[in-house]
Parts: sequence; structure tokens; C-alpha cells
Amino acid sequence: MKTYDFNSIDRKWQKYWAENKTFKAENHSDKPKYYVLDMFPYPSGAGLHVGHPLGYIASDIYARYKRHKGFNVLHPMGYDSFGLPAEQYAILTGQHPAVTTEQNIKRYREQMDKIGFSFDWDREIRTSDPKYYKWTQWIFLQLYKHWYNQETGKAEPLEKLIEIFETEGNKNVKAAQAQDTPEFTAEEWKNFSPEEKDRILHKYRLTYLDETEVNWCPALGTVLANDEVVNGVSERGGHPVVKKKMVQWMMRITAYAERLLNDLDNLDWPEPLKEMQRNWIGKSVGAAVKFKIDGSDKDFTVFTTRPDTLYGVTFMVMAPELDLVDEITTPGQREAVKKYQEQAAKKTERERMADAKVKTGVFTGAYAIHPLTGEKIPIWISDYVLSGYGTGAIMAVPAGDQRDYEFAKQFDIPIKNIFKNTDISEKANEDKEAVLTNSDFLNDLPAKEAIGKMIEELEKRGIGKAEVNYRLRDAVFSRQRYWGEPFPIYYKNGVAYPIDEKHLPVKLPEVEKYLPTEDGRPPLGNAKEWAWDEKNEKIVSTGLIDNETVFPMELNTMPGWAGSSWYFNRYMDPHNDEEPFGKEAVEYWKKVDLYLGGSEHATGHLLYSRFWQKFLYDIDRVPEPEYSVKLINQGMILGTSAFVYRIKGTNKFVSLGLKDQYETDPIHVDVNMVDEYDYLDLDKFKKWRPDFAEAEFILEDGKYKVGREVEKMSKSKYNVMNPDDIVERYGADTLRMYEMFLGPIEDAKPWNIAGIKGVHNFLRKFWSMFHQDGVFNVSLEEPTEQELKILHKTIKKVEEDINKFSFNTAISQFMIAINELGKLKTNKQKILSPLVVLLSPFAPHLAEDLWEELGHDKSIAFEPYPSYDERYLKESSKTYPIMLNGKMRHKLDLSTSMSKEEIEERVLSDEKVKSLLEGKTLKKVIVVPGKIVNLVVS
RNA sequence: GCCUCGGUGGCGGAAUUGGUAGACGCGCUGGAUUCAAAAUCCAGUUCCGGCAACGGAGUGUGGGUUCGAUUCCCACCCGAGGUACCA
Repeated sequence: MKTYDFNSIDRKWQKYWAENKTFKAENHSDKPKYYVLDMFPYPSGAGLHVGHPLGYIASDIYARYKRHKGFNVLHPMGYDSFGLPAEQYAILTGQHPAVTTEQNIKRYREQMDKIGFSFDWDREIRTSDPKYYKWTQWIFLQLYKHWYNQETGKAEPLEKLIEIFETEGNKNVKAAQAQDTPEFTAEEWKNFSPEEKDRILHKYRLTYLDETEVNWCPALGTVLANDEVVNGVSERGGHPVVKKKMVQWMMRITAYAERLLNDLDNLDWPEPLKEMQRNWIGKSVGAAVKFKIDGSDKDFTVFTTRPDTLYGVTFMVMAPELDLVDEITTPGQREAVKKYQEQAAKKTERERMADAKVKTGVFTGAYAIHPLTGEKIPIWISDYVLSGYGTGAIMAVPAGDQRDYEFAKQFDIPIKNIFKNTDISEKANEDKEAVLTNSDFLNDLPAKEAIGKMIEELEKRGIGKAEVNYRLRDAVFSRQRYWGEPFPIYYKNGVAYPIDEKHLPVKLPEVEKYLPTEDGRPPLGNAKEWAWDEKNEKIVSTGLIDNETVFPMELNTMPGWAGSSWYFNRYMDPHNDEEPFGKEAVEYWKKVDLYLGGSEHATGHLLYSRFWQKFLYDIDRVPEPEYSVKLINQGMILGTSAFVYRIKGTNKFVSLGLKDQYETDPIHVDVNMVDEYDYLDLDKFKKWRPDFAEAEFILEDGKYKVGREVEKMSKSKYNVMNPDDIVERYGADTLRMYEMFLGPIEDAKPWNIAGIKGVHNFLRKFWSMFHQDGVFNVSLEEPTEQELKILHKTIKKVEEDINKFSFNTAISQFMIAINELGKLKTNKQKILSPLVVLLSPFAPHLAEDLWEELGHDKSIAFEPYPSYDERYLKESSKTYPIMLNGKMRHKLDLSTSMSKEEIEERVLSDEKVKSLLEGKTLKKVIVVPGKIVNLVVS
């Protein structure tokens, strides 16, 4: 007898879709377009685990749903295939990263194919493919050739800037630029040497070289961007990170800070994610105030959000790294200052954070002059002031800032109380409602009013002005790595020059070793063919470098986020060799309509890609300033780790229930060696690792019970579950539906297959409705009113749920329908046929198969989505709860056509209601039609 | 510390312009089928009391608004994520 044979159904239809290119998206269509995108994966050696497909399944359901709704759907997939693990594997084994990457991609593809995604694989892209990174390099060059004009609020070609320089110098130019840009006239500009001009232009470019303090990770041998450093250690591997000054390529993302911040308001993104980006950008509004240095004509500027507290300043603090510190330090203090600076420089990020509780610092011996009172104010240095934020110097107001307060207490600096009726003997008063005193013209004002007044006064006297500051910093774009995009850059006399666009892609050269060179240069320093012949415009052997005609090329590569910052646009036109993507294609697809991915990319990929999109928008390459207006975060699927407990210093393992009697170390064991009742397979365990071969056990009831804990899924925790086994055992449709049934997409949830039976049963029941004794048997009879009601209710609810991305409740609706129809033993074609279409996004393999059995010769994928008929949703009567003071006491079936008055009359005449009201006074009757009747009694 | 989100049965989770709390699934209990088991089907399943009808309690805790609160307001407790000397 034939049964629901999911394995052969899966294979049959996966083959069919591939052969017929069912999901190929065209760039022309009469249908409206819809673009559904998943964050593409990094193809790691471990393969897909059950967490990866969660988002892919959700987006696939929605993509398939949209096809049924008559949309031309773009649903692509690709690989973020440059990255660290492949390179580290190469260092260990000598295997070229391209080879392992290729293998991993093959495995990923096989696994994805088994789940039945409706991707258009003809559009697959890989960031490590020269045909792709050609355009990543191209975008880099465009950034290199543009500057950010704050007057027009967008990026403009450098030629335009040069024009301005030639006519009026840079005096009136408002640009995002380096802080140390000198001021010059048109005349001076014309007299600059070409090198000087280059150097100056460099200060304006959107990508530029700069010696900056970077996060240097010695263990990884590379620099890291701020978002790659978590709690003072590297995100990958958890290695210590130190500050180091290095010349690096930078991305001037700060130019876009305001737009990146403002445009968040128009995005339909999860609120926490938007909040993370807002905090990361960290806008603060305040004032810049100029302080003169006592006994010198030098001055310096501080940034403050509380200019109203200027009268409370009792000392100044500078970051120890600030150049100005050396200039102002008095001979007497020189040694102490130097010692402190050295200490501060040596600290790792982590140490600095750990030491944050106690304020440290040194007096420079110098004094500043208070701009309003003329008082002498001592200047200190301390690492609680950061060189990278604001001007790296602050005015300290111990009465109004807790950090300044602690510093003052630590070093016995006077604290001047500038707040009325406030006790500051214990801590500073940071309340903005506090009213000022001892503050001259600001007396009796709260901060809100005083800030504006102070700024007005500062501007009038020319000693300060309103200013906005951002926490966001320019992004480091260089990595000392091999497996990334090379820069199309060479160096002549220490100045960087671009390699012309027509020579792209600049292909990654072969190297013998993937480690840095012996003299500490990045891995590309090992390349034999890595020099630029300027005359012949081609890459030649490094041995030919003469710095006359042949020059060294850039040895750094681009970071992981380069390729992922624009891939969504490439999918629109993935095989274009003339442009990154054609105008016509982007005009058609415009932007991503639905983007699915994890929130861990909030301040990395999701911020950088918005930045590049805005740049591409400015240079008129894309029609939208935001590439993804709707974004959903899928939650992580966590693993359920298993532990055995080894008695300290022995090779003896004690079962969970008895472990408290011993001193033990918990050890992760592979979850595949543990059964569903948490009992360990001892034979497998002994064979697992050689040092366990002789293991002894202390059992309870003859068995070994493991401990369980929910953790992130990872190879090292031995808690990874692969989707392949589930697909083999239950079929792809069961995996798809089960992952969705687990709970809301956004929630993190531990993986357990306890409930998978329920979903699998549903699919088998559904199959059974079309078959009798295993033989296809569907009736052409007209459905009854009752059957139609079930159908139309289901259509309505499922569609509502899909539109809310509430796939777990949509699946519940299917189960309810099947239970109800099962009771009626329905096998009518007119009921089952629309239900198959409805189910198709969730269980596409089964749906295709039943669709074929129903006599169709085309894929179900483009079948119109059934619509519901209101008439079948109306109830003729409803069971009303009858409540007494809000508590349910009785039920009555009443016609839905009755008016409020009729309902009230009918309820009050009911015998049971009469008996309930006995001995009580009825004060009020509340009737909510279709919902409840509430009797208010006393 | 600050920001954001959340707290509902044995478990995953439903339900909010305030209106029958616990849909659906898992698990569990009983029954049918079977020599038996698995599978399947039927019934029950928030907790307490009761054979039952029924009664009482109940959405983290305490208060408030309301005829009526999981939903709104106030205070607090707990958990998750983010962030941390950003002046």
C-alpha cells in the first residue's frame, strides 16, 4: 500500500524545480516586483546547522506566497566567501583558501537544496569571485574619487573640489575632511607641487590613508574595526586587542552620520536594532568652547554638552595621547607626564576597561584661562578622557559630572557648587532640571534654558559656538590578511595612486605562505607578482621594483564587510561585466522589499551597507537612499549541550544525579551520543576520544545521565544539529514547518525535536485526505456549507498570519482545518484544491505532488492564491458569555442579527439568568454585540 | 549604571482600539485496536476541593483606573540582548 513517501517526493520535485528553472526571475515583467533577501552566509567548514535555515525558510515561505499573489519575485542566494577561517585553515595546511571555500560552498549548496528553497540559482554570487570583487574594487575607487560636500549634503566628484580650490581656495569649503587640513588660497593652491596637491586632496577623499590609532590584535596579526572588538577582545577568537598607530585605509563614514541617523526613522526595522544604530552613531548636541593657555598664545577647544555649567569648571583634562600635552607640560612635570603616557599606551583595551573604576591622572603644570572669569585652571591628563572623541580635551565640572567629581575627589581638586539647594558632598548632580547659582547671568535658570543662553553669549564673544558631535568614527578599511579583496593601489614616493578602472579586477596574487612576511609585512608581501609597471600599466614581478617605473602595490586587503556592503544590488544584474549593475535593472528592482537576517550585524554590515548605498545614491547609481526598508531579525536557534562530570584528577565519570557527592569538572559531550531521555551511550563515548577509552563510570540505575544546558550552537560545544538528518527522517516539508512552528521567528529558542511529531503527523493526515487505502481518491461532489465555512475561515486566517510573519500561528490554522475536515471525512476536490495552494509555501514538495495528482501539469508555484468569501465567514448565531460583574456565569446562543435591545431583552427573560439575579439589584446591562453581555449587580 | 525587549500550564507558545485566558502542538492520563509492542484512532488534561453538578484561585510581585485588566497607569522584582568613562 502506498503511503506518504516524503523522501521520493522531495527528490522528485527538487529535481523538477532545478531542471525547469522554476524560480528564475526575469528583469522584465508585467507583474509587480518583489525582492526577498536573506543575509548570505559565510561558507564555513562545519556546514549548515539547523539554525541557518530558520531565516531562509521564513523568507522562502514569504517569497512563495508572493508568487502566488501574482508578484515577480526576486529571491537570490550567494556566499560571503572571503574571510578568516578559510585563511587560518590555509596557514595550518597550506591548502589554498579558494579550494576549501569551494568545497564548503558545495556542501552548503547540497544542504540547502535538500530543504527545497525557491532561490534563483542563476543569480548566485560569491564575494571572492574576481568577477564580483572587480566591482567591489570599483566602488572603492569611486569613494577614492569623491568628497563629501556638506553644503549640498552629498558626495561629489573631486574635480569639482579642485575647481573650487582653483578659484577661491578652501576657505569657504564645507566638507567632511581631516581635522588637520591647512587653509589655503587659490593662489597658494596653484603653487603647490603635484605631491602636495595629492596630500591635500587626500584629506577630503571618502576613502583615505591615515595614521590612526587602531585596534591591533597581535594574535590575529591584523587590525580590527570597532564593531569587531567586543569587551576589549577580538570578536573572533577572543584575543587581546591593543591600541597601535598605523597607516591604514579609512572609510569616511562619519560624513554620512547625520543621514544614517535621520533615515532610520523611515525604516521598518525592529526597534532594538534601530536603537543600536542610533547609539552607535551617538549624536550629541552641545558647544565647542575655546580656552587660552596661561602664559602662552596657544589655545585649545573642548566639546561639552553642558555649556551651562561653564562657571563650575575647576580643572581641565586632556587625553594622554594628545600632541598638545607635550607642548604645554612644564619642565617640573615632564617626567611624571611621560611616565603616565607610557603606562596608558601599554594598556590593552581590556585592562583600561577593568581599571575604569579608579580615576588616574597627572598634573601637567600648565594652566588654562577661564574664558569668562579669567581664573587660572589647572590642566591634567587622564585616560578617562578619550583622544578619539570630541577634541580629546574636556572642561571638568565636578559639581555636574560624576566622572569629574570622582577625579576631583581623588586628587583633592576644589569642587565648586553651581546648583541651588543641592547637596554635592556625596555625588555630582547630573539632573538637567537642577537650577543654577554662582553662575553670573545664568543664575536661577535650569539647564534647558541656560544652555541656549550660554551658547549665545559664547558666540557673541567669539569664544565658542554650538556644535554637534558623533561617537561614530571613520571605519578602518585595511586588513593585514591574504583572503580578501586586494586594493587597486600602488605607491610612488610614498604617495598612493589608484590603478585605473579599466584594469580591474586586480586579481589576488598567488603566495607560497599565507602568514605575514618575516619583516612583519602583510601576507601579500610574499607575492612574487605584485608590483605595478606604470608605463605598461600592468602587474609585474616584485623583483622589478625600481621606484622609477615599477612601484610596490598595496599589501593590505579589504575587510570582510566590503563585499557584503553592496551585494544586494548585484543580484539585480549579477552577470554584468560592464558595470556593477545596470541602470535598467536597478530601476526595475529598486530595493529589497524584505530582508531577513540576524541582529548581530546591527553595527557592522547593516550600518556599512547603508553607508555605501547612500554613496551609490549620491553618485546616481541606485535610485533609493535605503536599500532595505523592511527588515526582520530571525532569532538564533540555540543548542542543548550535554555534559558528563569527571571527578577531579581521575578518569572516572559520575552520573548527573550523583555528581554533587564528588568534586567534578563538567565536560561537553557530543549530543549525538545521548538519547532523548538524556542517557549517554557509553560505548560511543569510549570510542569518541582516545583518552576516554579507559573511562570508568559511576552509574545511577545502571545508566549514565548527562547534564543539559542551553548554549549557542557551536562545533566546540558538540551541540550542533544538522538539518540533513531531520530531512532524511521526516522529509524537507516537516523540517520547514517544524522550524516555523517552534515559535516567533524573532525569538531565540533552543533546538529540540520533541514536538516534531505533531507537524509530521499533520502532513501525513493532509496526504491521507487525498488518498484512500493509499490510492488517490478525490470527490468532485459539491461541498457543504459547513465545509466551505472551514475553508474560507482558514484562507482568511492563514493569509492574515503570513502578512504578520506569524508562521507558527498560520500552521496552527492548518491543523485546526485538518482536524475539522477530518471529522467530516472530507475528500472533496473543491475544498482540498485551494488548501493545497494555501499550504504550498510551507510544504512545497507535498503541495507540488498533490497538485500533480489533482491533474495539473504545471508547477503550483504560480497558482493564484485563493481568496475568501465573506459570506461563509458570517455566523448566524453566537454563544454569548453572560457575565455577572465581569465573571462568566452562563452561556446563551443568540442570533447575530439581534440588536442590543433585543439581546438585552432575551437575556433578562432567560430562566437561568433570572435565578442568577435573585436577591440582587441589577444596576446596569452592558451589551457588546458579537462579544459579551455583562450584568452589573450590587 | 544606561538603553531596548520580555516574564502566561509540566514544556514550545496563542489571545491586546480592555470583553469567555491557556488556541495549536508536545508531554501526560484513560480507553479502542493488538498475542504484545510500535503506529493509529477516541476522550481528558491551568491549579486546589469534589464521584459529579459546581465552587475557589489564577497571566512575575504590590497597588491603581474600570461594570470588566494578560492588555492601560504607578512602584518594584527577575531574565535576555545591546552599550559602557563619548564630556
